[in-house]
Amino acid sequence: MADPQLQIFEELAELARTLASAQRLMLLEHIAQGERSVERLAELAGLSIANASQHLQQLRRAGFVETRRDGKRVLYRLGTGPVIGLLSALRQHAEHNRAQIRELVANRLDRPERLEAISREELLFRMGEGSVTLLDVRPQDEFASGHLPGAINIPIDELERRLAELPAGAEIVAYCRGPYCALSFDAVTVLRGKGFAVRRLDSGFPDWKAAGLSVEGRDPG
Amino acid sequence: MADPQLQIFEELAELARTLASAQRLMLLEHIAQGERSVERLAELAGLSIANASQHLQQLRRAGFVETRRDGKRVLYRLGTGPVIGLLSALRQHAEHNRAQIRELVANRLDRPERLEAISREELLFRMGEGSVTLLDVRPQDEFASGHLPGAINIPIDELERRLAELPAGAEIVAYCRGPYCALSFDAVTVLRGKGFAVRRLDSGFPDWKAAGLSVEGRDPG
DNA sequence: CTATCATTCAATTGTTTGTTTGAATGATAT
DNA sequence: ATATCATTCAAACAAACAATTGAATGATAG
Repeated sequence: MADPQLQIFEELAELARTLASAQRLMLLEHIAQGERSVERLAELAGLSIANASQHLQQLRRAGFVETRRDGKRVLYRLGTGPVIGLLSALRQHAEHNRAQIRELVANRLDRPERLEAISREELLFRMGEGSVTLLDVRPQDEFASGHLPGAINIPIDELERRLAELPAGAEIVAYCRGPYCALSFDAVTVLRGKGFAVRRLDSGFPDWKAAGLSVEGRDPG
Repeated sequence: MADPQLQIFEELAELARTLASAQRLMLLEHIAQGERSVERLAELAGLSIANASQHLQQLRRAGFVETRRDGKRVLYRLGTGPVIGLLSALRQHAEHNRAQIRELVANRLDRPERLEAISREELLFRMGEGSVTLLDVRPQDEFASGHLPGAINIPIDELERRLAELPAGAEIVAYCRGPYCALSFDAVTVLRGKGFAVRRLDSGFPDWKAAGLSVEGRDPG
């Protein structure tokens, strides 16, 4: 229980400290969607470029992200370690302990509850049966850089205009970036209103990829 | 991607910030062993009582620990959420990214590698076969407050004097508090030197309990 | 009901962290 | 080469945090 023990805890504390910033967590979530440049990430997170750069470097020092150069730009992608697992453990703890968070998620989508999310396991089973249409409601570029096999892409803001592309009979499963991403909630609301049988996936594309399941698309990460 | 999203990340960041202190992580690890009073925890972590108290209250606010009163003292125990899972995800990430930590663990025990740790799964299988003797090398009081079923307790500092209590033929599996606790490493060294067939469990009592496996002892947590 | 003990609270000080600004890299394209 | 662009670095200030001290709770024992 002496000194080296303390050093180990210092290391772990440093990792935790890197996650102890809403801005960095937000950057991580965006990076989890696929490779992004500093400029793009700064814009997505609403930070100045210099500030975003410094946050990103902290994330890199802690091993949460890695970089590669592509011409003038530096692209950030997720690290190879169990980053998503760690974030998901954090979220699980938050869900467990804080009714607050559950309320935020539920209230801001003005909806009774959690809209009957479907698990990855159930989705895989249904996909095996061929009884499901997968709908990716993220923006086109995110879809292009990687998506679930067989999914069709209709960005959420085009959904109402493009209902014709959806098979009327089949059950639809909508997904987006992750459990706290609102897009798939919105998709369910829209489609329910139009009479579709639709549910949302309880996790997002990054979780799917992290679980080692097959993906389609040109993501170089 | 607007404002409520940011609130959620603020919540998660606050949780991470609570873990971003070696002292608090150390307190958590001690609490993971079973209920402890503030005074005891302060002593174990080498902190002043007032300081320990403040750290403990932060841990409680974040839901990592809970308290109950027992006469004059306030006892702290782990929260009901996935605390151990979160800590273990942190450690996994640290293991993955930082050769530093691996070296600390390996070097301070002046030993070649990780001494062929056995997993919980394999241990359960061997226990089913009845081909293994479980050895708990933690101090007596920790053993009394909870231990693996069928384990015998010989605290590490009494081990050399009490070798007679160990069956000479059987394979021994030693365990202690967790993957970064040195006791079981030391036990393996001692026993190997005496010709015993011994390995260490790759995780500790708290992980065993958290995995929902049965335990013996009087821990009220 | 008073004394005692464990724990918590409140106020202070020194250190660390986040953000901004402006300049310095490092790579490409003319 | 030189200009241009994306990213990083460096310095500086404000905000948040940890540890210490001494006083205030809240419970038990006499």
